[in-house]
Amino acid sequence: MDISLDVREQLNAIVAEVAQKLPEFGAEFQPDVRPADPRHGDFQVNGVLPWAKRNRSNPRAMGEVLLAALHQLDPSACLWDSIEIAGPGFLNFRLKAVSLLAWIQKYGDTHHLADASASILKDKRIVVDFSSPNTAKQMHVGHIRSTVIGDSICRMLAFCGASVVRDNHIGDWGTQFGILIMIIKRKGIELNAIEGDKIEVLENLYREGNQLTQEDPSTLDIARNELVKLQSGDEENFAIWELIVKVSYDEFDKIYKRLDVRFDAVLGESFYRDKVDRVYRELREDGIAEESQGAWVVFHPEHPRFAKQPFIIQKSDGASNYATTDLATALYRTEEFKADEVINITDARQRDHFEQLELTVNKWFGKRELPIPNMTHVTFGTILGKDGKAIKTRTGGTVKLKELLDEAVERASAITRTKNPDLTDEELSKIAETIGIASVRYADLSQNRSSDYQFDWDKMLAFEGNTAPYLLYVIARINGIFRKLGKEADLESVSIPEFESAEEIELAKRLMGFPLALKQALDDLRPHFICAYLYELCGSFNSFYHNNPVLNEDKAVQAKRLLLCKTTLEFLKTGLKLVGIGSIEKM
RNA sequence: GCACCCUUAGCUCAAUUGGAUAGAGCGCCUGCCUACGGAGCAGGAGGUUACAGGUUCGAUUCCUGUAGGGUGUACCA
Repeated sequence: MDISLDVREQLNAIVAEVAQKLPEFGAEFQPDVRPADPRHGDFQVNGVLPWAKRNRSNPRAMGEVLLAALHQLDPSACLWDSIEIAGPGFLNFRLKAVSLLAWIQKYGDTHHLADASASILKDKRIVVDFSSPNTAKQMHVGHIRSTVIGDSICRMLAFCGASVVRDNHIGDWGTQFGILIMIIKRKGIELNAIEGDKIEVLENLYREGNQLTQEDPSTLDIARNELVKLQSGDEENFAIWELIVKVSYDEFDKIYKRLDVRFDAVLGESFYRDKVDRVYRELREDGIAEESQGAWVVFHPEHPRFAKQPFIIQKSDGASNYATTDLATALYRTEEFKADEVINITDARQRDHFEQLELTVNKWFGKRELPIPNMTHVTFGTILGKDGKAIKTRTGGTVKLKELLDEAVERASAITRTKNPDLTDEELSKIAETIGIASVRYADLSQNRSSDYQFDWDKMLAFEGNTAPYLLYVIARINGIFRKLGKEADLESVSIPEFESAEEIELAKRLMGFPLALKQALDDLRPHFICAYLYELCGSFNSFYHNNPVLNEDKAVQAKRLLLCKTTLEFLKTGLKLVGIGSIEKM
């Protein structure tokens, strides 16, 4: 009996094969096997009901037919002990205990799990565009979602075998530079000479400059002129721009390092500045863009909304904008990165923009006979404060990401110290950094990304419920067991008996659910399915742990339970890694 | 105005995309430390899934309408 990584899929294939030979079913029948409520079984066939509906026959009777055919299979070769028909026509499978053991022995090791998973998206080339902060400003709380969701999606895709290009499309060519250069020159500031927190200084300068342009309109003209000079290659302004960009990048990198996020390509908008002319030219040549109110725009007559709402690709003053650089970017990703798929991760407010972008790219590339990448816009909701409105500091400002992370680590440190006073200072600071950052990441990723969520320190760092500390605690405890056992924890030489206790069986089944959770998360690019799975896995493990002593006189029983501990530990580590969280030995 | 998204337990969130009796955590009750880490485990109360209809074997999920909230809608990104 061979068992697949995804048992659901395997059962689905078996049922489909049996059904194909039955006159009542045939090749078109979809068994639609799903994990079942434990009260009913381990897996259920749902597909009989819609099939019976389609054929205007009695679902229960159809179920009986399929059941009888499945009963003809050689029981010794089957993964299941029993199949029963229930309700209006569900078929419920109950797996053999030996199937569970076989699965865990085959896939319970991280390498085997990873190898088996890596075939899911093999040979797919996917560009993921995420994080995208703006230069001359600090990253704020609004950037955490794109950064963390994007990173997690990259990790999931890569785990499933895709070739992923992590691309940070930084906003480094915008109008903010006109104002910044104006105020820097006006005040005669030497950027190299700034002491201390340079990004903070730049931010303040921008604020000052912005205010000045409102008070004195003549400075606004100067700012505009500085921007034009920059964009037309003025050396002095370009040098100032380069310095500002460097300061910004250094600051971003500090945050990315703490969050354990990396990029393969950091191509800001400035990178595309010499590539927008081709966009203008080709879209005009191809008759996709037209002139309207002095600007060049793209309408989509076939679309209910975008027939009237333009996609502006060149402003009336001749300058490029977001749409232009995004079109140039799409082209670059197709031609240079050879992307099969492009995933953009931004908040839901940019829905229209990305819809228009995709429509335009499809027409443009279609005409030029370029391969059209599959474009996906992954959206997310807003982070809210306690008042249910978008999160702000007490004084009404934006919450800086750096300060948010610092506070998380501080809070984690304070709590860890009270819970475990025996830790050395060195251990404590390392653990607090992990727990603090993990808590922030996990709080975000454990939510369904499309909804807004309320930010709450206490909930985030709580040690109960679906939180990072709860999961990390389980890891610490399992590590504790292996520390205690030392050399004895060698599983190789012992023959493992079947799982017996209710908790052992439940835990084993839970472990078997890993590929299903991964698939669910992958299909919809929603990491929270992984988090939910890990949380449930911890629940099953804790029940097991509480009722089934691992350290045992009976060495075979001990080995069996150690196998469950080891597999749980590896899956937890692997799952947490997919959401970008590292694990710890103790806490 | 038009379009899109949202409304689930007192609070914060889930629900395998139309499946069986809607699940967790907090808070509120009740048990379990002579225990491999109690940052834990076992249990109880708490729901007309905003409201009104419709579609069907079956609806939190799909359709229509109503109320409330959010977002977008020509030169920001």
